[in-house]
Amino acid sequence: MQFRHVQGMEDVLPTDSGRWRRLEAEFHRTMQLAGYGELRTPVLEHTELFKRSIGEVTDIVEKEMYSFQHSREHLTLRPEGTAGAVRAYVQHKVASAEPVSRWYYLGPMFRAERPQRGRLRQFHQLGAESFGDAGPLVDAELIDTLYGMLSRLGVTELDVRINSLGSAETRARYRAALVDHFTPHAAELSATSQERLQKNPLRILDSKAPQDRPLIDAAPSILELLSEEDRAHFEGLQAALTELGTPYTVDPGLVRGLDYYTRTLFEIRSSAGDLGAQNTLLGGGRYDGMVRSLGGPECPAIGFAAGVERLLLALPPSPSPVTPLVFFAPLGAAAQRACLTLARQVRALGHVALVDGRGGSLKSLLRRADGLRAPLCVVVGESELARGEVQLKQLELHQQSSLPLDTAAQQLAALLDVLAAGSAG
RNA sequence: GUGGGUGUAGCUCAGUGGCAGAGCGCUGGACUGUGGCUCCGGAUGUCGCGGGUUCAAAUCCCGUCACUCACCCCA
Repeated sequence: MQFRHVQGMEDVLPTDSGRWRRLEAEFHRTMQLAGYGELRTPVLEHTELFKRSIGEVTDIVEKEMYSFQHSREHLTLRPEGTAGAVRAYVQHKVASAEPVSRWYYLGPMFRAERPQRGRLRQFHQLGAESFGDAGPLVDAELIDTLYGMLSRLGVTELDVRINSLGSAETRARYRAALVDHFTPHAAELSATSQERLQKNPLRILDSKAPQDRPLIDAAPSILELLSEEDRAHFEGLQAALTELGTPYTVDPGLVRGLDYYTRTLFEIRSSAGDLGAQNTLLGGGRYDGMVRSLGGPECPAIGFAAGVERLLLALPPSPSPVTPLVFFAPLGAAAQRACLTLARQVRALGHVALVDGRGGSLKSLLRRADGLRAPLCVVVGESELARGEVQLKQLELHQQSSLPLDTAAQQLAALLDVLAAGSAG
């Protein structure tokens, strides 16, 4: 019996995890500089939390959640990060401890969808939430921060889309307007759009069916129905983005499948790299009503989430950096033991050291050193031990010299310091 | 859930009825302890699985499973 990973849940082997770490490091740094602190929440939450926050009639809740019952508890593997963040914010009464909270997170999420390029069942998101600030400046700042991060990562062909859904009341008015617009022509719509007309008319705007296009183009725009306050907020956002010089497009057709969004909605897409049909790198928006609806105080909030696997697809290929290391090639049992000690000393000085204890001819040991692209190789045999030295080979330079056994570790570390400084610069 | 594509060595793939293959990778050797190149050798296969047709099946037929891409939806 051969085991495979569960469908849609993939391993990240050490040959690939370097890319992950670089991406994560850039994200940590970006958010820390913007004043966000890292939040870690459990992967498992009560099922009810997601039903309440994401919405009962969304695709995620209706058919994509990994839910199960354990004794009395109904539990679900988190399909996204915002619900858990808001739950933690409310549970720990953070609102009464500080006026504004800026949190970021990263980790695995789970949705039982059919996997395809850029979409897995266990996938990874990095995201952030900002609580307590209702103004459009924080919206603009977040979008600009993310745009900057993507640029620094080398993702090209970025396309920033923004829209405003207005307040809850505005949304209700808009929904009614859409029903009025589409109902007389319901027969001309695609089957799924006809279904959405009943369940969630906003999402007809998302339809890609060509036959729906003319009716969608003729549909009223949410922007026409915005209240005075909604409009001021949206204009404030645009003014700030313009001031920052962050390119954006207002896209009145931008809607989301999650119920909780209000006012600002945004998405950043890219067609760069190996990105397939799933080209939305990140999406987010304001959810001013959610803290309240999960039992907390009235509290405005905005957040975003990005798909790590998609970001990695969009990233330009980069050569994996070679870490300077010393490879110990001992000949014989006594030399092998001596190398263990030397390697430990080198590591204590902060450098990577590998001891090959597999034996074999010196030729094969050197081949292994080459295979690892080790700049330094230390050969130790009986004659070296007898003289109290080791033989150092600088493989790239084709040079060799002898080092006294008792100071070898320091000298090796010093050489590796130089190499590390060289490769970093 | 629906539709398309693909399953042959660790990887990328060739092989359309007649002995299971190539390149890369791995590994051993070419002066008893000196590397990358070169040369010679070696290991790794239920040809996804099950059935059928045939003297003969990786190849044709039926079924099945897996992977993958796309729709839907989303990050």
